[in-house]
Amino acid sequence: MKHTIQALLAQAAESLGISVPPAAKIESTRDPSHGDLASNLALVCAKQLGKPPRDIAQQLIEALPADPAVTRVELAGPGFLNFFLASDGYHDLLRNIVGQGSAFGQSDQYQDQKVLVEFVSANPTGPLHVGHGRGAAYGDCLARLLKAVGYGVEAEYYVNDAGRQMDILALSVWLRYQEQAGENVEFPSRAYQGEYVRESAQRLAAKSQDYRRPTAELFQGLPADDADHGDARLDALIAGAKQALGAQQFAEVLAHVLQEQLAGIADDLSAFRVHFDHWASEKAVVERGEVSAALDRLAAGNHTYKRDGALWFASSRFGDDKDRVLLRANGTATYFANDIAYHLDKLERGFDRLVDVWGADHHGYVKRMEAAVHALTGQAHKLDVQLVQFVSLLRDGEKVSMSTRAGTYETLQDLREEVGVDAARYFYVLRSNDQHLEFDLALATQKSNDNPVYYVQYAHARIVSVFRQLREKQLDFDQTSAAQYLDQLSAEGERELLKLLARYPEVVLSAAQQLAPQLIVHYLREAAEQYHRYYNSSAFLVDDQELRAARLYLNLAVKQVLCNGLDLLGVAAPDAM
RNA sequence: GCGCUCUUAGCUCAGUUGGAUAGAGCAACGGCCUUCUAAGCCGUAGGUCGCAGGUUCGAAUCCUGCAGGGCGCGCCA
Repeated sequence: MKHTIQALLAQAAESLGISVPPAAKIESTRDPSHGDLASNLALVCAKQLGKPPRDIAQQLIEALPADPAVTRVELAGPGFLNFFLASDGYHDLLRNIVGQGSAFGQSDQYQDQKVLVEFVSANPTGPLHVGHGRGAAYGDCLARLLKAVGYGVEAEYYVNDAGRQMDILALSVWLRYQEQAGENVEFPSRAYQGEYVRESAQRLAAKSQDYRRPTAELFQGLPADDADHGDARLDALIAGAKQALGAQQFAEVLAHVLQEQLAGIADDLSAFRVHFDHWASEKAVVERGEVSAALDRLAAGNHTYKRDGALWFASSRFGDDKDRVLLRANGTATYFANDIAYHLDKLERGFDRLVDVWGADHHGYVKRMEAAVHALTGQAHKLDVQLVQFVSLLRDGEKVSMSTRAGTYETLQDLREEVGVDAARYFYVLRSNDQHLEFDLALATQKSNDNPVYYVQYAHARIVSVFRQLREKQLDFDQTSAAQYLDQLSAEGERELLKLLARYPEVVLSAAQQLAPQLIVHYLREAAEQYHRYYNSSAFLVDDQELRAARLYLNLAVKQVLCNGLDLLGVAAPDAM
């Protein structure tokens, strides 16, 4: 319908010698008295033509060719053109929705582009917590949205399996293992405290007793376990453990923990309906020699220099606040250097676009990463970093404290079990990703209209229930023949509902372009609201066969759009509640 | 100190990427179940879009300054 209006306007503009600027838009109107669609063409052309917008609008109306799809055009406000459309277009829309089914709302606009969405990427040093959950829900929705508008999408988890954190975790598990074997252990306060460390140690012991060593020597002459020396103490313990076990056995312990953690994370995510196509390993990137390759590439572009014995990336030339170290004076690569190599790896796999989803605490890192991708590709906007703000849990109106160190934080699994996957996912993307999120646990499980998830799901269940009643009352409804009675739809509420359904594909496109799943949430709430209103104002299972057919057909279309929208969020559309 | 980011109704937040009279939900008050699920609907009330300028036909939206909140600022990861 939009395209028809666009073509008509273009024709009118051409006959008046007006070139249509890109700012000219055709939008769905908010107020029914403004018709169905509105154009701002006259307003955006006013300057170019040096004439008052209302005069231009008047000329456009006069030049507009007649078309059966348009019943009326009005000049309104400062110079808007309001189009009132014939019902036929909406009837075609309904037939389209029912005909296309789950494909309705999708498009192929970006079908020639490949995008990689990297998200979660939490260190595999413990279970995922509620903060990771938000990144998981958001990233997964992005993947679904981008797919829906045609992108070739790959969802990827980057595993930081190469750094010191992994060594600390391996040490933590080994110390618990020693402790359980009866050795005397002073467990460091900076090591991983969680219960899962003990459990992992038990499973390691079940596998093998070969990792037991006398510990007396290990704890001698260590730096103090306090705020100033705790890190050095850990490093000394890691070195001691590597010496006591030998490199081979330490690596075995590490592999055991890593494998367990990753399996746990993968299970957790899949139970959360979050899908990854690929798990990328930092260690593998390093071992393939991609770090030096990436640094060579930067050097070849003259983006690096030596100073104070270190190798620097001139990131400030690309908008970063200052330059960054790639290779330390001792010759080892920084985490940043590894990350650059990983991003080059992604680019070389043929993606036109990279989307990274990070926790908001990494925001200081965004500029340098964008600078690196810019330097590597010569293009400024290949990489799009989306930050996910913090989540605070509210229980009985009070914030639940989250402390990783104390091991008392809320895990994603706990949350999932408490409120369910649907509510958790819905709440996570309810707010824009750059807003802090207050997750009210009581609200998420509440069965009332206070709860936005149930509100939308309930609309779907109601539609299914209508059809259940239809069968129980043994009334006729034939989908194919019903499609010819759509002119029976004349109530005001029906018109509003049709207008809303017509907007769905634009909403999907816009949500994908803005990487903003909350637009889908917002739309679904509106759709559910209109349906509930319709449900309360009109009976569907009426005696008049044609009217019943038409109304049930509209029910089918609403059901389809609710299903499709909920699917983009990874939330179920239940048949009964 | 520098940087990023946020500030919209009493509370939690939307706001179709500059459009017409700024919208929901909660909280408050009043109605609607012998009839397709009341997990619902209808109605009343609530605002100087942090403040001050600027850009233009038009600003919650873009720019500048100020105030307040959050986060970050390592040859850590």
